[in-house]
Amino acid sequence: MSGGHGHSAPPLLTALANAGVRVTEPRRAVAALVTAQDGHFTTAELVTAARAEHPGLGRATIFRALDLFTLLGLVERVDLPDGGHAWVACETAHHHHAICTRCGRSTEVDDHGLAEVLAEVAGRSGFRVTTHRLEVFGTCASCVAASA
Amino acid sequence: MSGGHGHSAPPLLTALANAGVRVTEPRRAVAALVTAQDGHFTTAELVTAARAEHPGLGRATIFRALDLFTLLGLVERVDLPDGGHAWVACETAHHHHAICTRCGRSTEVDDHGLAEVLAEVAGRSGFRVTTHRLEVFGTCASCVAASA
DNA sequence: GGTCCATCTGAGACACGGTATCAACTAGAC
DNA sequence: GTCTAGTTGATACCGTGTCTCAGATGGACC
Ligand SMILES: [Zn+2]
Ligand SMILES: [Zn+2]
Ligand SMILES: [Zn+2]
Ligand SMILES: [Zn+2]
Repeated sequence: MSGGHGHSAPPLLTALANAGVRVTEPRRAVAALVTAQDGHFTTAELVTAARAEHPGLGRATIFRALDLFTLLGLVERVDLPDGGHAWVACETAHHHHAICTRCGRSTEVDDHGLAEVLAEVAGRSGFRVTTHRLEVFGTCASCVAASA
Repeated sequence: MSGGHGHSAPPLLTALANAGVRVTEPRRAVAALVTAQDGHFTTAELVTAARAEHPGLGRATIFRALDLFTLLGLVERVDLPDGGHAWVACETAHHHHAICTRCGRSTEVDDHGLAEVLAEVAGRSGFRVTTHRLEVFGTCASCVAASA
């Protein structure tokens, strides 16, 4: 996965171009940082990585890029159990994440079955659902295996 | 609900006593503030309310009390869609909240059906689930009715 | 290639949520 | 009443995220 001389633009950049926003050098840098992350990452981690690999890249710019990527559905904010925030690169379709608290990697979870839960909320109480968020935390298969 | 001269200790206080922690004046004050809230509330709101009704009550103490109540399962943190935090008073059993984004009131949602979703995550990928969080946002029945 | 302007950037100041420290206080056990 | 561990409030502090604004730059148009 590392190495290789692939020139194919990372999907993140292609998406940027398609969205009709400027593809600038700083945004390219943030995109590179994001795709380099394995699993979820905090802004602090990204800022640290930036300081090493892209000195001169401003902190505010990182936050702005992350906001932009979020708007475009290329990245998603995760609310950690401790109240902090992290991010995951992901596809644009609606889904959720199962996050390994050990290695930080995340698997996408689809809604199969959740619709029922939501329908019940709606039906029983007359509540009209507009959004929902589901976050699953645990240990991924390989971390389970590694600790066995 | 307001007024009245009921002397029955609020459930929050009884729970404190049962948990074997000191029932202090400041904690009583925070408990009163919390039970006075209708729906979810932010720490900022609680601090403001405190300034009015319990001058001298320290900010840190409010945070500490909230932490304690959380530990005892009397209150729960909610992660708002905008990344902010709020709190809801609630029962100690595992459950989730359907939060009205209009009036702030919340209904408890139980897991009926969610177990399946989690089981599928586990089964398909070998992920071992330890915690999860589900938050549902929308408009409650009475707000729907009010806006019709 | 060169010109131009809306958009974007970086620096730094700022607002805010939450935590750490520490001397003074107090609940509650004896 | 005495005593002590647990608690409190003031205050300083830290981390996260936002705002402002002068200067830079992407990319459209020539
Ligand atoms: Zn893992
Ligand atoms: Zn969903
Ligand atoms: Zn409502
Ligand atoms: Zn649940």
